[in-house]
Amino acid sequence: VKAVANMTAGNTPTGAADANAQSGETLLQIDQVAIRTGLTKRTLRYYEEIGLLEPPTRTEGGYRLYSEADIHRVEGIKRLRTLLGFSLAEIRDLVRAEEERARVRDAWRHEDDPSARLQHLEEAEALVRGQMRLVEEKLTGLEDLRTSLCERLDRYEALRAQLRAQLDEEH
Amino acid sequence: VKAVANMTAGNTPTGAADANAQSGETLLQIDQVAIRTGLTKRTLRYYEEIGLLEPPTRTEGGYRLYSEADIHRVEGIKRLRTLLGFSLAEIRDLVRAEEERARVRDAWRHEDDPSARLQHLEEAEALVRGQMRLVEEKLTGLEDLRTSLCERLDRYEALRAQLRAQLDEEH
DNA sequence: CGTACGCTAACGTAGCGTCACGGTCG
DNA sequence: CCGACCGTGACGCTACGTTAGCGTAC
Repeated sequence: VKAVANMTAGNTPTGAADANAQSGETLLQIDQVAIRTGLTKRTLRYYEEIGLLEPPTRTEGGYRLYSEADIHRVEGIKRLRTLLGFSLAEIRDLVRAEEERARVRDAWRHEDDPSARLQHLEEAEALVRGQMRLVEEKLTGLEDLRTSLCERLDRYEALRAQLRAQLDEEH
Repeated sequence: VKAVANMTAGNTPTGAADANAQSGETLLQIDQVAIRTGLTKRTLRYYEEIGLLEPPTRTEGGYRLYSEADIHRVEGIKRLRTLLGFSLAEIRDLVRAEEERARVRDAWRHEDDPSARLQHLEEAEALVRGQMRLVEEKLTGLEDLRTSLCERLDRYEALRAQLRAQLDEEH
């Protein structure tokens, strides 16, 4: 029931290559993350199990401690699933591609090869455009659905007015 | 590979209470329906198995023959699943509720009880408004996603212009 | 008489839900 | 030391995919 702050006595996060180990960031336990993301604890563990989430830091007792970056990542995954309907395998591929791209871009940020950079940028752009297509597709479908629902509601309202008139007439 | 027309020799649909038996409607085999709806044959059979689709008419040989009404129904189910993310159990409930509502409304179309009609209409309206809420929710989520994707594309384009300037400069 | 498509039956897989049983925290 | 939370199995369920074996259409 508590937001666990880093470096408090008896609750020290463990882990060799822990980037967050000395930042003052507040780390959250799994239940809080589940509440804030709208997923279940089971789902969070499962995503970690299949390699969608990288293992978070742990307390000495073995409790998972999630950073804000971890949570942000979870939210991205949730959007891809619930809004776009991607499978977890597809999401895993997307996330890994994006990670590798970030690494490569970092490596090339120090070098100077504009033409190679350009090529890499166009790859990234193509990927984003692909996502765009999916989003637009879903959007038009949903908008169609909304207009048809609106029409139904309008018809209902007309019917209701008619029925009320009948009732007034009777009375 | 053929659209099977009704009442052609050697391919007569069978079935006792077949409403389509003497209409000139063209009936389709399962593969064509799968192509036109974007579902698989397995999925169509499965939906029938769990009671989501009422069993279509069959040929003497046992082949399924789908009417346009059947196909329309399949498309509605697909929208509910892929656009709104309903589970099949939820869709089954929705479809059955809608069917019963249609029957009751038909029965009352001949009778005259405006107040009862009004009550029924409000039930239907509440259901539609519930669907509306879900649709709006998804729509805003997708629109947010689209704008963030747009921003990324804009940044990419700016970067590209910059890189091209560098390339021109070098040359 | 082949081959392209259909049928059912049955097992496999993904994405979790749900115990069971034991450790951890305050 | 107690109750609430955490951990890892392990089995169950849904919504199909896939394969196998066999009939049907032309």
